[in-house]
Amino acid sequence: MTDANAPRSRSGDRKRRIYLFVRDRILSGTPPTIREVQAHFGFRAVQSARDYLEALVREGLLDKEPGKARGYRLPAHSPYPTVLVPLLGRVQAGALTTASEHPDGYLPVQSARGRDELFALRVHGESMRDAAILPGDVVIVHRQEDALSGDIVVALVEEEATVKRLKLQAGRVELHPANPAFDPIVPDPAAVRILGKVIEVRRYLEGGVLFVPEP
Amino acid sequence: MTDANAPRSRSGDRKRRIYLFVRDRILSGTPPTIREVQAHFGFRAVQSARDYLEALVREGLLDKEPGKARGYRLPAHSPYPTVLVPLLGRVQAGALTTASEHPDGYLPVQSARGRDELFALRVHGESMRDAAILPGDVVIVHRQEDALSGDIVVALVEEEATVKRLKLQAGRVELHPANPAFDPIVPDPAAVRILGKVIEVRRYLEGGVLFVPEP
DNA sequence: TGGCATAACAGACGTTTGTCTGTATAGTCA
DNA sequence: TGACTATACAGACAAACGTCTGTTATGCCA
Repeated sequence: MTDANAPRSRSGDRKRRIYLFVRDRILSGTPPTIREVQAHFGFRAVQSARDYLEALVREGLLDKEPGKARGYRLPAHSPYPTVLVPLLGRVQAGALTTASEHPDGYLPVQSARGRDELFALRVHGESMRDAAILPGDVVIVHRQEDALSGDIVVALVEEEATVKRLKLQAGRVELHPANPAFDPIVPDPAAVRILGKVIEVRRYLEGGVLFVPEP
Repeated sequence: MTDANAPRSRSGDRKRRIYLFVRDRILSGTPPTIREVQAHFGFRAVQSARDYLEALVREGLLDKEPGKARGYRLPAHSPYPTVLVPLLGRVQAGALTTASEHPDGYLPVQSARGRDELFALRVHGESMRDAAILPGDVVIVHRQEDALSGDIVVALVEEEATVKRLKLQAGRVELHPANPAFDPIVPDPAAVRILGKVIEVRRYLEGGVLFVPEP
């Protein structure tokens, strides 16, 4: 009934509880000091806590920065880092170049890409309904000027940002809605600009989007 | 053109950059030491960095734990905390009570709720297509035994977890797919169990879900 | 001109924290 | 029994780190 990949040696259970304690502390913002581990588990010697922590490092369950205060880390192979992505209320013409676009807030996204390669946008309208993107959904967008035919992209047409599926037909750019009630947009190639490619869709069914306020 | 809530006094820009640096460090797992801030911005005195940090604390942009190493924090009012939610490959009968369900991994979700109130599930099948939930999507679920009519829930029917829209008709529990090709499930009330309510839907269009491996 | 605030520096002090060395006890195994 | 290992303890040392006090340079303003 215990977790399959849990550490087993030493007194197993205690080791596991120490691991979980440290992991929680790291995830909630501050790795514990060795003495905090000591106190939390009632060891009377710092070294006892240290022995456990070093054992966890030896097993690869933790990483550490030797000598540094609060130096225990989750192994880097874990996830992509969490980056804060700006949620843009509206996207204007300058969007791609101007760094600050007055975001409504920031939301955390796990991605290998950097903060400035990504932005988020709230979807308006029903035009992508059949691609399972509804009004109110939030799309996470990777900034790129090009995309492949078939990608869902954010494009700037006549000063307005729109989410559509990109089709490249005979060198022509077409923006296809996913809803029979809407017509494809076949803009003058000079008048269209791809702002990025949608890499994630989120729908919050309860309460709103959760922001990080910001500088 | 600068951001509205940015700190303004002192040399404004530098202060802002220090704030962003510290915030990034906190979000990525380890708050910096004062000397790390000093080094990063090229101050020749520790105190210079400390002056900025204390100013940010005075303005409420940072919190701190005095005397502790790496004691700067993001103020608690900021966002909901990011919790790691287990992604369950399959949900079995014991699901709601048994704490460990051998998750495939963990993914970060911003929520006011605690880790053990939430789980994530990958959606199989087309049965919720018209509710814009596609196979492969990940739903974030709040564990609760009850739900309101109209909520999208995860229910356990005959040892299998399924995502459906809940309808309560004349005291009868009905599980409605959102796809005309599927029929509503009207199970024996004793044979159905609501595992939780879907509070978020995510679709990853590029690459897979991003996990945190775990003990 | 003098008073005051801001930004930065210099240096030292003391706590926090990681690290090391050594000892004690209990269990296993040949 | 003796060797070995795992677990825990005790105490000290040194590096990391937060904190404090005081100084210098600059600009603003009455």
